Amino acid sequence: MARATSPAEYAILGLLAEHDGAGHGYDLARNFGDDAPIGEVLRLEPGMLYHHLKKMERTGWVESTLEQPGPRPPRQVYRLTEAGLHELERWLAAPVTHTREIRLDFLVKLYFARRSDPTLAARLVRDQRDACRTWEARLLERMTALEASDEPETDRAFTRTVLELRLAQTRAAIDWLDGIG
Amino acid sequence: MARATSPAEYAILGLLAEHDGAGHGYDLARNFGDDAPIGEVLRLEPGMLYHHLKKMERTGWVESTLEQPGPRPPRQVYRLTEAGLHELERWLAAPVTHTREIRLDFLVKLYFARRSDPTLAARLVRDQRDACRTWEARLLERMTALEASDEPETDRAFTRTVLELRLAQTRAAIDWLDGIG
DNA sequence: CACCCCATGTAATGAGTTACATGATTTT
DNA sequence: AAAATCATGTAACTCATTACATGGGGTG
Repeated sequence: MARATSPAEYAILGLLAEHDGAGHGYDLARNFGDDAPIGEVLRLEPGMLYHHLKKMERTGWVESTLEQPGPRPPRQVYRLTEAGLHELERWLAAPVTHTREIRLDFLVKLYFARRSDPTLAARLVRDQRDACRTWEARLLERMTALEASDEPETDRAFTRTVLELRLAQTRAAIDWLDGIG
Repeated sequence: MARATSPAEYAILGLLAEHDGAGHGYDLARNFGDDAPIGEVLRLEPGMLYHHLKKMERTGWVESTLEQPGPRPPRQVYRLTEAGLHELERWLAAPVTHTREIRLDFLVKLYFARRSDPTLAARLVRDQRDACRTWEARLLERMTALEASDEPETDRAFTRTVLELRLAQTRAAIDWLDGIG
């Protein structure tokens, strides 16, 4: 089972799902602009958008047909396949696995989860908060282990500072998640 | 004046500066391993390390000579140039310009600043905290503007959530910076 | 004699950015 | 008549990741 590396592809799948599973590049592109809500979190230039569409067609998550609607330029209309919908749903339900992914991946998940199903969104937020709590506990363990280690104090001071930053960021995420749940 | 895009190159420059401006690849590589303090923040595979060294030689920040110390394999020894030292000092004194750079770039700066000059480190922390305060103020402005905008409430709710996350992360950074100053 | 340490890389792959190419139609 | 909108891409470039290639010397 293939997985996309970039949240951009899932955002495209999510947008297609909202439009009865179909859409074309130019239309999708508007959602990644300056004043669109997704654009606030994830920018996507046209070049990359078309690249992702072609890539996902090779993967089998979308299919395309050429349409010629009257006098306008022809469009390549993309449709979500069953595999694509399945992959989207799997991704939507799974919390992110790294703190740094909260700022981008998690926000995109949250955007689509809220629009498609408030229950799903609530579960996602809860699961993500639990994951963050686990990270917090691990950081605390590492902090204790660090104080007992025999590293030179200069090195230890730096590692302590690093762990403190990560703890602060993780706790900020937990508080934020508690607030939006 | 060229600038490196990646903190890895500055970390290499910083390591060279600590060793009287000279060192070879294999030796530098140990600092990016699992148990080294920099390795906690920044991983660098040998391939990338040698790549950066060659790139910085083209840029003029380091120079290299081949050394054959007895029976061992020959080493390519790199030396910091004046331009390289200058660039390192410029980078070390400048706070980062994006929140996401705190987790990596800023920590690397802090590591070398603390080791080379506590006064410099203190100034760096203070400047970075001031920058974060500015970001915080801008986020608050955007939050106010958002509530006065005519966007549909669904979109507005999402953007609000995004801004709240960024505020929380920025404030966590400010508190952390206040704690280590 | 096997294995790890020293020491330096290349090759393949793929991801992302920016800018440009193309050309029709609708609005100002 | 000019400019914006519709619509789809390619090309050139940089950046990073992973795995592999090479080979001598010391250690268990």
